[in-house]
Amino acid sequence: MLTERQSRILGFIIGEYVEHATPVASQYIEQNYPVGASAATIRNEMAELEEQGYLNHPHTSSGRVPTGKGYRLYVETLMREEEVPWDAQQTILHQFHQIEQGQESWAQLAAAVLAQSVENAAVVTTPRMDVCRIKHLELVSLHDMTFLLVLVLDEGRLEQQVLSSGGLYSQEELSATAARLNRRYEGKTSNELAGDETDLSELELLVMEAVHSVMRSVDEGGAEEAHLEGLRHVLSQPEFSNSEAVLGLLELLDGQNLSRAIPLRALAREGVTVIIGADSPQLTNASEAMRACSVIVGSYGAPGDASGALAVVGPMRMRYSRTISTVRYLADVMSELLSEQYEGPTG
Amino acid sequence: MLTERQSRILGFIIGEYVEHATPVASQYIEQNYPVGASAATIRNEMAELEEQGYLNHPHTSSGRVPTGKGYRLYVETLMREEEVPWDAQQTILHQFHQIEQGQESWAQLAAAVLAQSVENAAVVTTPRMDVCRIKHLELVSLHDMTFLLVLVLDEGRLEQQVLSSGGLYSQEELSATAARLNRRYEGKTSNELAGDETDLSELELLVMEAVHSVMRSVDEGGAEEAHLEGLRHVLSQPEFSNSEAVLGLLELLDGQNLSRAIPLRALAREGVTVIIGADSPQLTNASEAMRACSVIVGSYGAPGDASGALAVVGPMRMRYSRTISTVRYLADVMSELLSEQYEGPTG
DNA sequence: ATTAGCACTCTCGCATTGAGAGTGCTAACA
DNA sequence: TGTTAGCACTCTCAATGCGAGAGTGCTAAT
Repeated sequence: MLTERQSRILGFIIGEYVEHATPVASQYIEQNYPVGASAATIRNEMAELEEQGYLNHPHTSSGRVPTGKGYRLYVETLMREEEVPWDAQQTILHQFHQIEQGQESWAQLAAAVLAQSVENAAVVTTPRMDVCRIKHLELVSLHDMTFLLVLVLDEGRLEQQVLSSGGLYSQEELSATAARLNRRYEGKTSNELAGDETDLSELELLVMEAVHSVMRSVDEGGAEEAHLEGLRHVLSQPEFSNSEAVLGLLELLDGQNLSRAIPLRALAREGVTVIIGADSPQLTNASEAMRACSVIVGSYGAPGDASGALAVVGPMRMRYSRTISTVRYLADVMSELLSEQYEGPTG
Repeated sequence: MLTERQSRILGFIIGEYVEHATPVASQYIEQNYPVGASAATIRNEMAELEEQGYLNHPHTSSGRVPTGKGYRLYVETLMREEEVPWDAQQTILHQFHQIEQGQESWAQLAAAVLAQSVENAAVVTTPRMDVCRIKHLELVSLHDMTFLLVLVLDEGRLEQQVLSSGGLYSQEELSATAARLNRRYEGKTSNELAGDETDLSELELLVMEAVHSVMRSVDEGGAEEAHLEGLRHVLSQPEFSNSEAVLGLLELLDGQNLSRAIPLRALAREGVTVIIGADSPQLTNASEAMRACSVIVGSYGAPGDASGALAVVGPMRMRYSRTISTVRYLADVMSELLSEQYEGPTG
């Protein structure tokens, strides 16, 4: 266990290190923080903190640096969560209401706002139902033998697929077919579809097969889009001053790698989760460079209903207090916007 | 002007430098290329080439390095364009036919294929009409006062927008309205719409206003999406071994910056355009880091009809021959796929 | 016009050095 | 027993010097 004084010193060191990114010396703490003890005593406490694994020595004679364990303790018990400053709140709200239509870019925008606000990289996934339902489908003739299937899922998500039919169909026939299928299948989930495909014409069968496969892939999260923004903030931090580290992190860029490295849906739960460096078993797939990073994950939307995840990725040396509260705040804002724009589940 | 021998030597030097990224010495050329002259003579020729601005000296005593002017001469007159190797062609075709539905990711996929094939970064924009036409529109009720406008433009492009109505409308009313509007406006361009908005109900007016604004923004290229892939190839090149250079290039990542740095639509023309380093006036907006890069731009689709651009971004030190022919080949493949899947202009 | 030879220049890697920073330890002190 | 002053010790970092090697530029011979 740590004494009161040790905790405070640990807090000071983390605060200093987060801000200046250089190892912290005992003398510096003595002169700049109200410890009420001499440098020598602080040194002794530091040695003890190191003993217990909260601090580290880059080399024999240099200041102390927090370890993952140190940050974790800090986040869990030492730190007090600060409010998001009022003007930052206003900035966020302003940016959001700027573009509230065009939901294609919604997640992208949110990621940009978050990234800018916390000055780190941010990831936001598009909102998604646990199981999606058909809201509406439409068939649009493109060309002799091809037509477009437009599938509107609940909460306004749009999917499309080009289909090649076996025969010639006019736009009127397609519209009629779409109307028939809408009446029959509206509000159904992928599973409910499965047992109900009797009495279909060849065309209808073709369409419903495609619908089925699209919905399955959406259900499996394959259609979940994660938008990453602000990686430059992270990469310009001193811990990435050598370009190998940069390249390591850059693997996040290739879309699929992103969701593999950070299984957001798995991590997102009520409230905000903090993953510090390599200490989390969930990140075993992450790249080497990710082990020097922390991830703050939150979720928005209603649980069971449409929901998505938002996360901040930054170096371990991060302003946790500010970041966590911003993620929390933004999650609230987004949840509200989501429920304003779209009805809940049709059930 | 350059003599025959000087041209050959310049070609050899560029070939060497492109491959090994280290300054090229006279002796090395003598021993590895059939110049038919001694190292001393080659040195003299090199001095002459440097005089004329085709080569450069990192420092007094080191081999020569090509300048932008040198590369330009190489691309324009010295180089002979090589065929894309058969197996590379097969790889590309294979990857393409893998996913030919789901056109959302079409451009993304193309960018990935191109990037992988030339081992550099690649940008591909979604195909776009010079002026787009309405193919079909649909209204889907989402919630009490909100509904979704789904707009299918020619060649299967999809746009959506959430609208808030002044009153309550059932899905039946919305569908009927959509049908009416479809009959009246199908095949129209944004301009043709403008003079034809009399006799509309409040709801119809609301919808058509949104349609109009979406189409205008598509026409203006605002809706053009550029997909970037494979930046890691570029960044792992030795010219980006210091991380400042990396950060400079990374500015490309933020969506808007991409199109600002590389005005693809402006550059794309018949055939393939090569922009080398800072020598092009078109790239004046580009970041500093881009000045050390070359861009190979091609276009696909039919001119006047739907068309898009594809480009490779890499360091000046690039395998131009291979890259140019790959861009050309891929442009052909994509043009063909585009014309297979969608009818030409409805006019 | 070409080439051999050679002096010259610049880079790169390596070892050395000295200053500075910060600790760990010991001994004195409350 | 906990705290503190003092000091030796360690390690980093930047500057310096040195030698080897690479490659050129120049000159003189062919």
